[in-house]
Amino acid sequence: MKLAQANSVFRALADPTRRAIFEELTRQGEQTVHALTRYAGVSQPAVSKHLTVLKRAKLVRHRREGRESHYRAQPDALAPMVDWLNLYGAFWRDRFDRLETLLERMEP
Amino acid sequence: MKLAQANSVFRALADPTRRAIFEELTRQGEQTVHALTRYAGVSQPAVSKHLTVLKRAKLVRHRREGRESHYRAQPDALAPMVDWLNLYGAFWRDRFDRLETLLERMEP
DNA sequence: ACAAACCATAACTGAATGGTTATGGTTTGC
DNA sequence: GCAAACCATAACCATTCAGTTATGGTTTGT
Repeated sequence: MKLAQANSVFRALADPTRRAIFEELTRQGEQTVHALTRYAGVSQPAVSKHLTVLKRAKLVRHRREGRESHYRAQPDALAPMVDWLNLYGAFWRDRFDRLETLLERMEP
Repeated sequence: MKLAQANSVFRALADPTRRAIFEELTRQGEQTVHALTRYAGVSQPAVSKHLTVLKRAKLVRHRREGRESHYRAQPDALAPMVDWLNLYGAFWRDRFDRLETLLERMEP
């Protein structure tokens, strides 16, 4: 049970800007660095560095296409965090109930 | 949907020592600072500061008893992280399968 | 061909952070 | 009563980190 993997994932998602980038990639799908920069509210180099951190944690993959590189989320890499939560945190049944109420709250 | 709550939880669990303390409290139940210090492998003030961070994230509660204070884990506080995972990460069904295989792997 | 667009890296800066030792305040044991 | 145990806070230090500007390398558009 790879603990080192978990560490990089926890660290990568500790930063709110990085979480926002990951969320955006999850919602909107593949994005260029340029598009992410407009979204993130920080400079382009900052976005590039965040993407590097996310890539080390395997949370994103990138695909080069000409002068632009497209990034996409890789939710599978969240597995270590989910495993950790299953072990030390909450049980899936509680979480399922919680998800239901959460979705209810989101409905207009 | 309190985002600030999620932020403190993510931040608190980003540090491996803090995760280890939380894991120990989850497994062994309530512990004194002294006991946690022997376990954590860092100095007693370091443990106290980690516990403060965990307490701000509501991940632990402490109970004063004479000269010693006992800390215990509060797994409910993981809810924002679980919510986030449900939204941006994985679906609970996948996670349930994963939990099954995880538990199988842990059986001797 | 050349200018502009896209991206990554380098170099730097200030702030946050995880650790230490030192200290002081209660509480317990003898 | 007093020394020792338990804990938190203070003061300090080294390192990490998130952000910036500057720069250079490809690639695209005209």
